[in-house]
Amino acid sequence: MSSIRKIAQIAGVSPTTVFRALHNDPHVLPETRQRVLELVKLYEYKMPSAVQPHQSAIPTLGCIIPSVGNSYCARVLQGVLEVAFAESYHVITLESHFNVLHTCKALQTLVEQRVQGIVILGGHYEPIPRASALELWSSNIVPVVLDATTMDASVDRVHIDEHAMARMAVDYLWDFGHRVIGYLGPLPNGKNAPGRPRAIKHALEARGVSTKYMMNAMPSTVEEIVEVTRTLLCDPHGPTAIITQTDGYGAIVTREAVRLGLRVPEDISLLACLNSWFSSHLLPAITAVEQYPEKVGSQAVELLLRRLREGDGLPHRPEPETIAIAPVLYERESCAPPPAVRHVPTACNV
Amino acid sequence: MSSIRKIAQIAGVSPTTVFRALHNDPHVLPETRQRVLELVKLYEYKMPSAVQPHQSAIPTLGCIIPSVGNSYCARVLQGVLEVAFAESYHVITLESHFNVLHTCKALQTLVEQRVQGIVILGGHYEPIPRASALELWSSNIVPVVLDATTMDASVDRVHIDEHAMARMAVDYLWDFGHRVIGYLGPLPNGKNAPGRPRAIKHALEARGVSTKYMMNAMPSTVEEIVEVTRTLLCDPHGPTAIITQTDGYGAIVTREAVRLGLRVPEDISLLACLNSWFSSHLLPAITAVEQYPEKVGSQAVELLLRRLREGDGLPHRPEPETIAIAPVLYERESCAPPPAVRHVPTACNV
DNA sequence: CTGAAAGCGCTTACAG
DNA sequence: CTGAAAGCGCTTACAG
Repeated sequence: MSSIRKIAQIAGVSPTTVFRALHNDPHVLPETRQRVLELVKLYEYKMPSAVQPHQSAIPTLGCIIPSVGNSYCARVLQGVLEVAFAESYHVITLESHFNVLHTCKALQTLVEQRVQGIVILGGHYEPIPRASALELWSSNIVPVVLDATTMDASVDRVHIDEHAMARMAVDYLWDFGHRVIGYLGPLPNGKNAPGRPRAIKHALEARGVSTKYMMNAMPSTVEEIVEVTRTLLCDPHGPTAIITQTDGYGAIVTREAVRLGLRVPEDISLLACLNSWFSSHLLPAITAVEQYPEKVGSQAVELLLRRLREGDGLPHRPEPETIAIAPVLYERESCAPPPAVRHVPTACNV
Repeated sequence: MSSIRKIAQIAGVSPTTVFRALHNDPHVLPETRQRVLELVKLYEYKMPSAVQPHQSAIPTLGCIIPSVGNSYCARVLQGVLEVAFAESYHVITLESHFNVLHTCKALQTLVEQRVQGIVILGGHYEPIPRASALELWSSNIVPVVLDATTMDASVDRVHIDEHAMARMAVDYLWDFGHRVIGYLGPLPNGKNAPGRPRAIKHALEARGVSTKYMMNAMPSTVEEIVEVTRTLLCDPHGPTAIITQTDGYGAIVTREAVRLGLRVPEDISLLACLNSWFSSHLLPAITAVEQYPEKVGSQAVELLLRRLREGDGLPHRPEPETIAIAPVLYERESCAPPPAVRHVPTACNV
């Protein structure tokens, strides 16, 4: 980092002279000024800004999300932008790509940018290192976290209520009479279980339903989802209802079930844990639990701005708050009582 | 003007302690911190910005899009963020909500924020007032526009190739033997026709196909789309193939066709002008023209950064460039030759 | 013209 | 937990 002193040493003059050259003081020999200004340019010395940008610039928030390409994230971001816009805050969006290193990098550049607060949805299992978290506090930047795993420190959180959702989903199917219930979604590889499968597991266990049909399928590979779907549908003792991690999975499972000659919901019931706009346009329309990701985003910013106002620009450390967004089940066409006799498609033998 | 020293004197502590209190240093007695922070508030002491030199702040771009909730926009934004991130630029995202006034407001706050450049996808028919455009130039802010209507001045543009897409869609259906082709999407209310219907109109006319089945249905009302779909399908001389503005429309039309007892594609062919990830998971999977909105976003930022580098601080006004992103047709299951005898569903009488 | 010196504001390593 | 002291960067009044 260049300074007046450094430039002065190299130029062989005093800091005072450099100062004067930089401020168009007439009492400087043109040659001296010339030499100094060249070095200033060469060493990229920047004059400090006259205005204190912290007060005058438009207040800005940071938002870290895995990817705008992910519709859940996009909806969270929508909520963030909506409230930020209403409150005249700008939002800088950075993508973590589910990678803790990206999140750290993003945090660092947002600290450099001196944003007022940061909304963080990391989406990775590893918490960010404590050093990054502490840097936020020492920079007076207010964080709000949108998942359970991105930060392990006690911090303000807004998240969807996975347990309420899981209970809602399992109980809905249970009430139809389903006693063997499958689940399709990414399961934890390591020690840190993500919230959703864990919540589903608890909800199944609470009803005494076996968890043996909780299946792992990563969202990136459609083939894998199709493969696992066939495993579930072709098992003679397999589930009569399947809960999917997202309605995207739900669409794929529907397609495969129909391909195998099964009717949805007469032969197999489907329930999705995410409600995108197209869920109601599928055939059959998929019954889904809406999570209101926009609310996660908007309430996060509201909480964040409340913290900023409480602090009034000054550091303080209130008791962290956790807000859980209540899910709602949208009944549509993909759930029914289980069939009297479970039908295993003949296509399974192929 | 307040300073740490002044606060320290009044509080009867050392400047060091004030410093620590302001930086959340845990090695401060809570009472001391409390007293210091009260005085800081009382005397309106403001912490200096960490980034002293104005120039060393992280370079920032603005991005104006109608809404992140719109999947097309989200994908454009994804491309924008990707390239910006790779080139170490921050992006401030603002939503226009298809409203020219919002776009203007957004432009103004981005000018105040002194962003280096702005990517604009307004999505409204009214161009922004000339004054707003001129302000950009006089502030040395480089704009890149992502549609045909947001700015009428000669300006750098990146957009999808509507005409190539329209020809691709119409010719694909034509080659199957379709001679009566419908279109479903928002049509222009006023004088400024949006690009897509106009392009479709030209492509239909180029093949000598009547444009009488180009139908208007706003995307917000599913009922309206369903209504118009029924009009098309129940007309005895109606189309044997329908092109939809988006694959979302496509899903709704499919659902309604099947409800009426028609088979897709045996009785009616469907082709969508947008390819979302779920198009391939529908039943039948919808044949769609992919527009690569991510490319629109990424190439816009690349062009923008090239302009910034060309300019290198000096004001200049190069010849505006226009980049058209070539579409690609994804053949799936929703298109087939027209039926020998066009079948009007009995359900139409209801 | 120029610089040594003193000063302000902020920050940090060290001593108590 | 706290502060005296030393340091950095910038700025200015003063001496030459």
